[in-house]
Amino acid sequence: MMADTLAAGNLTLNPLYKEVKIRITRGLAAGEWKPGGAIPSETRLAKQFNVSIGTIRKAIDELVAEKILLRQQGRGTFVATHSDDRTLFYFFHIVGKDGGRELPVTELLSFRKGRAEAGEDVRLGMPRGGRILRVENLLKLEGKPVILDEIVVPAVLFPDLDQETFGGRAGTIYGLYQARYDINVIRISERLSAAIAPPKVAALLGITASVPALKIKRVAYTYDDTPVEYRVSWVNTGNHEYLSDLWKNEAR
Amino acid sequence: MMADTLAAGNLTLNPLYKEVKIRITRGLAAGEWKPGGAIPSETRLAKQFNVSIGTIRKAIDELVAEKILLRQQGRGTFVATHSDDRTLFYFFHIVGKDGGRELPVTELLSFRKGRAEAGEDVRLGMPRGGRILRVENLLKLEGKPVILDEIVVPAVLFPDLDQETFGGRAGTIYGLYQARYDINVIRISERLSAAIAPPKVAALLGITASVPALKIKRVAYTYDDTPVEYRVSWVNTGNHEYLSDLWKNEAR
DNA sequence: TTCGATTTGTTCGTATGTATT
DNA sequence: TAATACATACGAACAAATCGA
Repeated sequence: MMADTLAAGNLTLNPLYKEVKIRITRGLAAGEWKPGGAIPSETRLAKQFNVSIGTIRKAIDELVAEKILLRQQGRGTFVATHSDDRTLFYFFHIVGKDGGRELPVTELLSFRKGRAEAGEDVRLGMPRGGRILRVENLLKLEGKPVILDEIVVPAVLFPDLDQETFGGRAGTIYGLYQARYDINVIRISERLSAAIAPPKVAALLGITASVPALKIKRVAYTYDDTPVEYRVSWVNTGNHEYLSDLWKNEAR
Repeated sequence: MMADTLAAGNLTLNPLYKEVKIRITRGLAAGEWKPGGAIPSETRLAKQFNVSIGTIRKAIDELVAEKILLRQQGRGTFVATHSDDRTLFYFFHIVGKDGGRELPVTELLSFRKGRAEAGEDVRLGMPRGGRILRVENLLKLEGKPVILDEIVVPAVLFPDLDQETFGGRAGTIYGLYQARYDINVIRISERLSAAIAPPKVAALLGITASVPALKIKRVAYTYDDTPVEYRVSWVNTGNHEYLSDLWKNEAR
């Protein structure tokens, strides 16, 4: 609350607004403001940080562009939620070939504890053999199975997570992470390839062994680029496809 | 040059900076400023449009975020080029599974004139049977063929384009469109699926008939969302994959 | 319904810093 | 060195949306 705290602590020579952005992000990571809730108003933040309101706005601008915050004129600035329709399709890219966008109905196939295998450890930034949770999830579109997700998360991040909690969640998986474990997925990186799905997977997706499937390896990150989930998805691209459309959904 | 031209013509009740953005975009579309060249300085634009410099900056901010313009402190603001390393990987998403990013060496396989077939017409926004150019292009990474591109463009946009011009180009294909035909690809939309490549394609990619390939259908757009190219790519994902990584390349 | 307080959105202007030429 | 151009930061005023009294 003292004056020029920000300028004084700014030894990295970052611009002020970058420092403000870092401060806000730290507050978000620390759970200072909850998802769906409002952060302090711009005027209040300006006083708190002892900077002009324009500097605050510039910092928030970037966080809004990254879909971490959400502005609403007349109401305030809110922590983005994984139950907003806006941000929902930011992480779900499978659409019908006819063009229809639809959210999947999910079915929990299995949930068990295990150890991080080769590859998983690196992507999750944890030691080989570290404790993980392993989830298999089947996603249906228009009533038919289209995607099989094999999800791996570090057990330490989700202390009491069990099959009932996971299967009985109300919204999306990231919504569960966010609401119940204060883990906020803000970015994903996906690597796609074509491959023959393992027999079990193919059977679940209703395709024969020779039909190629889309294989998606995803790492999900929270603040500060910490990986929190590794996911391999198998997609039956008979009637659906992966849509990569930068900008089209943005304000233009 | 008269005063408040902008405010007076703003009947759509758009914010001023949106109008400025539209004006600048129109100038770009009209070829008023060439790729790689500078647009007028912010102070000059502010005088021209009779708005404050802050309004100009806000308009340019968005165009820079869309990678249409490029700012350089002390130098000016430039029309983005398809030969910039920065924007290059914005349109090329195939990377080595080991992680290496590399630009492909291309080999022109065929170039012929034809008619738009079903599907192509819709995606290119032109009548069925309209005149098109059809190009087959083989892309090699680390010396080995990895991608086969089947490119379709409206002939009317590329009047004198022939096999020699296409094959003898210096940089990328979009660089050719931009430098020689004033057609600036600024956005692409891609739809990915897994499929068995046609025998000819499989042979070119060095895979057997049963190995699945990644099929990418791309529509490339210029200003005002006009489609200028439809492209089907077949990717051998044996050693490479499609990287979809929002934000990672951006300033953070 | 109306009104007023609050909050973000837009626009203006100014001053100063930093990079380039 | 000087001029130019973008980058940062400050402040002010008003518009527009929201919400509760």
